[in-house]
Amino acid sequence: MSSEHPPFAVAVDLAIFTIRDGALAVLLVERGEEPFKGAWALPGGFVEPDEDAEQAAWRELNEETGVERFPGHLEQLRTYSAPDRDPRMRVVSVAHVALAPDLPEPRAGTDAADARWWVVDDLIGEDGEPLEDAPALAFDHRQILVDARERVRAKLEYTTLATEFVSEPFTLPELRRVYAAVWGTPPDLGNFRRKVLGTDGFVTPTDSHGSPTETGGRRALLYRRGPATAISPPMVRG
Amino acid sequence: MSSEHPPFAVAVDLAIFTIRDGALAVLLVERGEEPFKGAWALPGGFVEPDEDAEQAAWRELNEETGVERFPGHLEQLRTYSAPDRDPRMRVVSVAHVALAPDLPEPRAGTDAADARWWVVDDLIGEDGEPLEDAPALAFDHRQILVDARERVRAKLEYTTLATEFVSEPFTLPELRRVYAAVWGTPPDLGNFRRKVLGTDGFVTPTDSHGSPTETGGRRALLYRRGPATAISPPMVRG
DNA sequence: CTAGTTGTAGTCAGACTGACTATAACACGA
DNA sequence: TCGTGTTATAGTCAGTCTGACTACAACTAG
Repeated sequence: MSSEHPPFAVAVDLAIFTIRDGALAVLLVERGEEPFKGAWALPGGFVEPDEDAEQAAWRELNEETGVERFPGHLEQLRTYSAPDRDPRMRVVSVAHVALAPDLPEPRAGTDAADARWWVVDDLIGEDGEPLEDAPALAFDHRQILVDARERVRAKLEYTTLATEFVSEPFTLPELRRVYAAVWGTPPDLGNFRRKVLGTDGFVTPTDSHGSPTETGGRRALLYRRGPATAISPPMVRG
Repeated sequence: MSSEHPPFAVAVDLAIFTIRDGALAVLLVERGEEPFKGAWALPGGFVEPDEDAEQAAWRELNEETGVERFPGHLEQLRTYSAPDRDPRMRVVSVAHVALAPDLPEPRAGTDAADARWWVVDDLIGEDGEPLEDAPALAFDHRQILVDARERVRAKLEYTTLATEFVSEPFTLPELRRVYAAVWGTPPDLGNFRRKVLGTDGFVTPTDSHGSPTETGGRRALLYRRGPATAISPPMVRG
């Protein structure tokens, strides 16, 4: 057995989420090569000989988003390894989830024909099934996207990860809109404030207020991320 | 880039947990080959060309435990891919966690010198650091074991997974001992009953009672696993 | 200055929890 | 068979947290 190691290629795929126009959005690239040429896919690439999967993910993250240093959060999701998931050869993919505040329009990468943000709910339904009029995703990327969205939804419940979606400083209404976008329904206003402010180290107040909005109304206080990472007991989805 | 896919071997490693003598135990094998010959390691093996990682894990599970069909629960943990984790070659490992009711003493596998159950708390401390007098684990298996234990501890809080550690039918005190073993401290007796019985579908009662114990006392009612998988709100660790 | 909009503060009944106490059922030995 | 120690089961009670509200403050646009 020790001389028989079937050869694999190891890739990373990225579900990069951000909030755009009050909705959860994910970055997709249009494939410029076969297989699935012309189809939309999660950005990704192969792991190089001298790096681990996380390093490869960071590298792709900077390349695909076109930023100097990706400002958000990255974590491993799970590994997809069905023998036929890539028709060319045996590829296992270590999928990752990344979160970031509103990012610039991406540039098309080296081997991508195009790249843009998609509203997640326009791609996959509440049940995870593909939507009419939505493009079919390449490989098993629809499943990865479903799992990634569920990971983000769950983590908003019991961690302070939502603050990774907004740039500092931010207001509580902004933070609440993150929950609304990810969960599909906004948490109750008063109870949300009570929970966030009552959780030690979730946010730390500043002494200045946000800018006026188009619609008028009182200006909200600005906050920064606090040192806490867990919320207990969790904030529950409506 | 499309012609350059560095070759990898893909393996699965298994953290197989059970409860033995009131303590959380894990199955380790003594390596019969280099590297790390003579050291203890998590059981595992390479993924075959025609199977995915989960199938490989089930196959190894049956081989290593020596049972016909492994009776418990299996799930993916995460993937470990540091370039130098195996001195021979580039190997990424898709680690899995398995839970089962008390299993028989294992047999040594084909390439293992020996195999036995270890009490987890005799291998790694509460902080995850290795213990004095405990054998050093091969590869990065100490880290995998630390992560696997934390996964199991966390999942007992918000899922009904604890029932996978006992064979049906079981009593509530038996189930409570699972929590005591995994968490290190038993949940409060009355509150534990209230939570388990108050969660719809956690357990379903039978009409018979357990056998008398060595120490006497009232005989407990027997239960079976219910259809529920989640506990909400979660049961919190003391 | 007024109306509409948005942020902040507080209230209150109900659910859940942690820490208990009391009682029922059983095994064993005298 | 009668206690006695042991274990399972049932119930209590104050404190905390939650969901669903109402009231009020601060701001902008006209």
